[in-house]
Amino acid sequence: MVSDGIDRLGFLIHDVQRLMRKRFEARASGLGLSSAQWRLLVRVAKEDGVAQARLAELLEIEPISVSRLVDRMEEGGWIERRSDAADRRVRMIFLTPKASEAYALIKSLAGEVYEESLTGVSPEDRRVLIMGLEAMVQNLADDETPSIEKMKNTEGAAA
Amino acid sequence: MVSDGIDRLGFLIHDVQRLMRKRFEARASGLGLSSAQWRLLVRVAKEDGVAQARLAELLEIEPISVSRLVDRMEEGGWIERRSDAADRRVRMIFLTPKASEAYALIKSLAGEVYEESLTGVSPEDRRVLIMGLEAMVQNLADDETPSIEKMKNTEGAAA
DNA sequence: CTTGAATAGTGAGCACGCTTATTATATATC
DNA sequence: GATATATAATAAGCGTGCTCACTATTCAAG
Repeated sequence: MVSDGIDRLGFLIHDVQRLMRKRFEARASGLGLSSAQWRLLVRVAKEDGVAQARLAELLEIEPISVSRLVDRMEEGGWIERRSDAADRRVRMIFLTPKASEAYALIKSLAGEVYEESLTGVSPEDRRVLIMGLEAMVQNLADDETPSIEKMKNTEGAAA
Repeated sequence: MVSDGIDRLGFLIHDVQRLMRKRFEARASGLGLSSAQWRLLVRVAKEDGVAQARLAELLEIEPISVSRLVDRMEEGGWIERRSDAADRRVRMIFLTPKASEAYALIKSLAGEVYEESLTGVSPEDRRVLIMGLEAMVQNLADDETPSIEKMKNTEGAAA
């Protein structure tokens, strides 16, 4: 029996995620950014001019969700849509100066929340924790529906 | 520098939570239950006849969210609202036979997903992982807004 | 050039969380 | 008993995710 707390793993992960998001949002509420929005902002900061479809891949959410998110962020003056001359279907996303300024603050706020959440956890245990979480992402990312399509798809998926 | 992956902690937790939920939902889709719904169902299974306000405490979501969730679950025939004779404000929540039958299945599905997510992680590392997550919940649950109200509230909060 | 498949983005409508406000009932105080 | 406060549940409306369906554009084949 290894069921120390494994049977509560889902609840634990769920709680941690919810509490971290809540705390970050409380901290960043002055900025007027939600966690979904700063998550997108961080990606754009690292790849300015990125297309929405690529953002959907990076954030691992559906393109339509990116559309909505970008709508609100454009309204909020955080990002800007520009058409791609080379492919008129594409809308490239750029940060506004306002967002660029906020980026550094966001990173430091996130760092604060991470540190606070790990208070009292030793460096060694932190390492194990992080590696465990990374293993979980790997395990869960393996597509469990063994469709015939999988063989065709050899690019981009595991980025 | 201990910033091995700590700066990605939020993304990691977010990803794990999303992927676990996704996988469970794929597995349990035959039942017609969402993860929010089975989470509530599990609580009711452990405390049949529970009031909605108590469910909100247990699930750590707002009472209004419980209302909506219970609406849909009642429509789906999973739970039943009954009035409390002793306090006519209260709506007590009971599982239907259909839900009681589903409960065992849900637990085993959850166990499967947990095991799959932890494939390749040693028992010792699992223990550290779980304890680390529990520490994070503790750290994050400490109300960071030091309002004057806190002193008045000495009951129930840490249940 | 035309037809057809693939890709980028969006609209409609739903689930589930939230804040804020309202109704009904219970309880405490005068 | 009357009044004020607290509690249980809900209503209204929003943010963020989803599926399904659609348009516009590109690209591949003929």
